[in-house]
This record gives sequence, C-alpha cells and structure tokens, in this order.
Amino acid sequence: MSDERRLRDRLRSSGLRLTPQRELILRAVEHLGHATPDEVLAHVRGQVASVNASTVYRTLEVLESLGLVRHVHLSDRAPTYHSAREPEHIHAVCRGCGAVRSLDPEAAASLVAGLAEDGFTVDVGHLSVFGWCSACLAE
Amino acid sequence: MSDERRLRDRLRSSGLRLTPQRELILRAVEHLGHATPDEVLAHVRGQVASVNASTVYRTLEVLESLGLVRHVHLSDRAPTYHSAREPEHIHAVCRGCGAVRSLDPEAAASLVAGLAEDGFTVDVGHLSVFGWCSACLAE
DNA sequence: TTCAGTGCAAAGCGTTTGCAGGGTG
DNA sequence: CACCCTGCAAACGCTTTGCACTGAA
Repeated sequence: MSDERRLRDRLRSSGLRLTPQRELILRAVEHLGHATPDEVLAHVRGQVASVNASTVYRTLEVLESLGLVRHVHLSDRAPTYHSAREPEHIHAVCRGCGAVRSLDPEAAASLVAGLAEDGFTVDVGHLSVFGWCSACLAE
Repeated sequence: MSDERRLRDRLRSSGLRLTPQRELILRAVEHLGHATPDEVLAHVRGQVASVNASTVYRTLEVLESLGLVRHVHLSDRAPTYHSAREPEHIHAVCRGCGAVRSLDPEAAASLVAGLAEDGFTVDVGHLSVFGWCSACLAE
C-alpha cells in the first residue's frame, strides 16, 4: 500500500521508525473521525491485542509533531484527535447535548484577520466554540 | 461592607450560606485576575491557614453557578478563573511564550452572528484562541 | 437546632515516566 | 547490531468523592 510507504518515509526522514502500532493508531484516528486517546486504544485493541495506553499517547504525540493528526478540546476532559487529511475546520460544541458541528474556517475569517493585523497568527483548526443549540437553549 | 451583604443575599436566595472561605475565595479570584484553582488556594492560604483544596474546587463551582466567576482554558492543564465583574472578553494565547491577550467580544461578532443564523448561541466569554505572536512566529 | 459547608483522606481520571526487553532498519 | 520503540508498572497532576465534624442562620 502506498499509504504505508508514505508514512514510513515521513517517519524515516525524522529518524523515526514505522511500527505496526504506529500504523494501526494512525488508521484508527482516520477511521474514527474524532476520538480520544482512550477510544483510539479501544479501537486498536479490537484488532490486535496488547497495545499499551502509553504507546497510544506517545504515538499520537509523534503523529501530531509530523503533522499527520491534530487535536482539539471538545470537553473539559480528554482531547480528541482527528486526521490532518480532513480539511481544516472549526468545532462548535453544545454544552447541553454535547453535539459537535464542524464549521468552515471561513466563519472565523474576520476574527483571524483582526488578530493578524495585531501580529497574531491564529491556529484556526484548533478553535473550539462552546454554546447552546436551539433545542437545548429552550431547555 | 456592602459587597459582603450582596454576596450573602446572592447565596441565601439559593439556600446557600456565606462562609469566610467563600468570601476569601471570591476576593482572591477578583484580586488575581486570571488564576487556577491552585493559585487561588495559595493566595487564600497566605491570608488564613487551613483552607482545603477541595473547598476551593467546590466553592469555585458554586460561585460559577451563581454567575459570580467564570472560567476559561488557557492551557491543556488547569482552567483559570476570573471575576464575572470584568467585562466579557475573549482570550488569545500564544503557544510560544504563553502570553495571553484579551480581546473585545466584538472581534468575534461575525462568527457569533453566523452561528446564530444556524440556531447556535455562542458563549463568547469562554472563547480561547490559540496561535503565535509575531515574536514567537519568527522563532 | 438544623443542615449546608468544611477538612481530611482516599480514590478517580487522564497522562507521563523509567526501565528492561524486543524489533526495525 | 545499534538504537528506536514497546509494554509494564509506578508516579504524576488535577479533580472528585465519602465521611464525620463544624458552624452559619
């Protein structure tokens, strides 16, 4: 598979190695969409036994440093990871029902532009907006 | 002091009581500006001995539910609390140096308006924008 | 006198670390 | 065969909880 080849090369160029765990964890993130480290672990364990939590944390860190995955905070608890292949997007989270909707980065264009004028470069893909959807606002 | 009186009434009307700890913790948040629970604890202990961490957590929860304090996430670690008396503002955090700047909520007006059209009510005061300031971007 | 609030200690959750053994390149 | 990566277990930081006692109203 050429995906595997690309991944190996990406790792090699940083002096890192391709291992079954690393490949499985990246595929799990791509497959799950938005997943916490714990959910990634559970998914990987469904395929192969004995993958350790610390390996998941270490691997997600590596994959993120290579720009292959990204994380956002959708709750006060664990972060969620998603593939960097997905087009960049903003997350809006309802505090009532927990529903997450994805927004086009364009939605924050003027916020980004305003801060850029001030010399600040916004990481749009990390932006999480909290609030209430209409159903939850009505109680 | 009329501040104390107002606080007592606010608590009483929810069937809650005013205690020295609650008053000290609220004053600490107002005095510190942006503080983690740990920093609040340290500050309160500087004035009166033997205040417990769990009391700080429980009290911040109570004060937030009464709308007297607010919290935002300025790092992947502990949240920071600030007085609800401060005018509502957005936080921009530099990932390089950690510097925090406050923005007028107006900066996110079009983001808020766009989501409102979609039936989503944004909690602007909870918004944290991450990125890099010009100094850190230049490495 | 009542019952909300506190301190204390222990447990909880998510995450990180040290180390020795295993597997990639 | 060098050295990166893994599993394991223990420790970590922050937060929550159960309980008996204290103290506000």
